[in-house]
Amino acid sequence: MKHLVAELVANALATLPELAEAAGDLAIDSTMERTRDPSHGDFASNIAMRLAKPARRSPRDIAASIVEALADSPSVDKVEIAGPGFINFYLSPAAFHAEIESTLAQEDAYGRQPTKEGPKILLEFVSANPTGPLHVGHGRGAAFGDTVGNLLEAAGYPVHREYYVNDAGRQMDILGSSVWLRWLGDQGLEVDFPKGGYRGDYIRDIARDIDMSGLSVPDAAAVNDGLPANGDDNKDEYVDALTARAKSLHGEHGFDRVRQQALESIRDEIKEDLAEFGVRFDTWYSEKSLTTNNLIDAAIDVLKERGVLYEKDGATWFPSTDYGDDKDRVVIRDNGVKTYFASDIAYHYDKRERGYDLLIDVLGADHHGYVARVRAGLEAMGYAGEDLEVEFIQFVTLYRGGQQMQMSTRSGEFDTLRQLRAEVGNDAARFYYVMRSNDQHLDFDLDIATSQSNDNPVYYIQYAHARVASVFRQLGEKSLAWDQANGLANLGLLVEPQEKALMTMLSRYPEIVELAANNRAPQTLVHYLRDLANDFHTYYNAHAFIVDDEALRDARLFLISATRIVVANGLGILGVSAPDKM
RNA sequence: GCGCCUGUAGCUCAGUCGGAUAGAGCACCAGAUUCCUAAUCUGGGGGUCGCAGGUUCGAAUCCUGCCGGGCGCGCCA
Repeated sequence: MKHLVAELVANALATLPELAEAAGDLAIDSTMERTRDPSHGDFASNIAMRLAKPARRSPRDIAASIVEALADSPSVDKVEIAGPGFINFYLSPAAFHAEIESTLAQEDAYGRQPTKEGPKILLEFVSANPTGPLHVGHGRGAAFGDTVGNLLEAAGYPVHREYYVNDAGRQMDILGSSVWLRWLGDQGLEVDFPKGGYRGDYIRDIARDIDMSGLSVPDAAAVNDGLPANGDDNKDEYVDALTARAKSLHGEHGFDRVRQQALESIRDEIKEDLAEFGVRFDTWYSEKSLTTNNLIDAAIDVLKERGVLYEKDGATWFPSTDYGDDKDRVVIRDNGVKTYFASDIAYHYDKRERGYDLLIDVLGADHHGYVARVRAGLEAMGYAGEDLEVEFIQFVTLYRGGQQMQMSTRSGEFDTLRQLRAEVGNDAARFYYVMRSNDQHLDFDLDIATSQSNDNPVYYIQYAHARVASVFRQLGEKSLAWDQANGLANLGLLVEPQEKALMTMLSRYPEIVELAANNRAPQTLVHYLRDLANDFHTYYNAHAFIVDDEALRDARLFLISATRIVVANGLGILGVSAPDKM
């Protein structure tokens, strides 16, 4: 609808050479906005003010020229110049009728744009280390990433969703050792559990279920003799020594079996968790595969060929300060081991090499320090740093009874995504996670999320959907039928203020989807749906839909059908269900 | 010290590329149901948009400085 009005202005401008020149490549769409105050019409353009300086004419004078050049349109009733030079457009009822007609015609597809050629987007999110279950913080990244993916797809962008599995490096050794030690414990061996190990109960569960056939149980002395102290100041040393011990007792291959089973067990739990949460991925990209496919070496070779790497203190460095980073970064350590940074730039290089134009990473806010160096890596390898866009997710704090809940693993209070979903349900969890801007800290109030009352915005929106369904059930019980064509023909009967407000709100939906997608801002859609539900509930309370007058009844049912579709489509993007009954 | 995020009603937060009189929910107060689900609706009070400058037709929004809160600054992953 916005494009429709913008096009009128664009066409008018085309007939005014000097103004068109002043406008240059200004997007007319960007001058057009919904009015906040109905007395200003439906849309307002500030183009006259924007052109005042380049055209060296007064805004109101420019506005007058444009209005004069506007072609007549059945969609526009009236155009006015107001204030400092706003051009206000009053749309005709026919324009709104056409919009809801198209809502019913397109149903699920309403608000979705046809798939564009590009840019091809690779959306990476969650990517939690497979060393433990997803916690409530990861849940926010999952809900946000999935919703942004849905929004981008609805806006027509080809999106590929990827989870980067950190299945390589020392943390996998520590995971393996932790499981191994719990297994030894189950076999009756006493070993001092490392302070730097993974202590959660899930490690014990994995140890209990693990297939260790063919591996012999060592005796306690063979495990414990000659280990360093298990103190706070050398916990790394102690864990590493245990890993080495496991490898020497069971062989590389034997330890790898433990490590691999632990990894797969946790990774499968994560996959299951996300699937149940309605979060889907197209690929699970293994960090280890970077090594097996020689992609890290390949990336380092590219940097070497470009002559950007240098040697210092026995290590190989990448001069990321040349690209705006705080300090240079090590790529290969003095012991020959490649750093995580090397994997990271290889991974992002590979994303671009796979043909994705725009890389969106959804990261926890504590990772913001990595962006500069990864961008630097991309630039050094010949891609633009702006190809990488990062959306940071701020922390989540749970509240119950007005009290902040402790969320450390050790405290034993609940902190996993699974527990949260069990308590508040998927719908409320997904809704609350994206209700606030991602760069705002989130206070997640469990009391409100679980309350079945007017406090709860999830139910408020779902209730609008259920009410429409209920109206149609009532219609059936009264042995009445809805004549859709008759409704369409009689939309002109919808003249109540609540009906006009609802139609105006409905017509905004496609613009909201596009705006939320472009800004990676799910909360924009959340707030819109809340406002839409409000307009619907107001209408519901003010007027009966199932009235004796058939023409009016069919028209009203047409309008609330459109409402149901928009609510369902919007909730669908949020990953929240749209129930017919509550 | 440097970097990223943040500061808007009592509380939790929206606020589009700068736009017209700064919005919503909760909380508080007063009302609405012979009628399609009251998980609803209507009305009301409540603001130095952290502070100070600057940019301009116009600033919560952009720039600079200061103050407060969160996070990060490893040859860990």
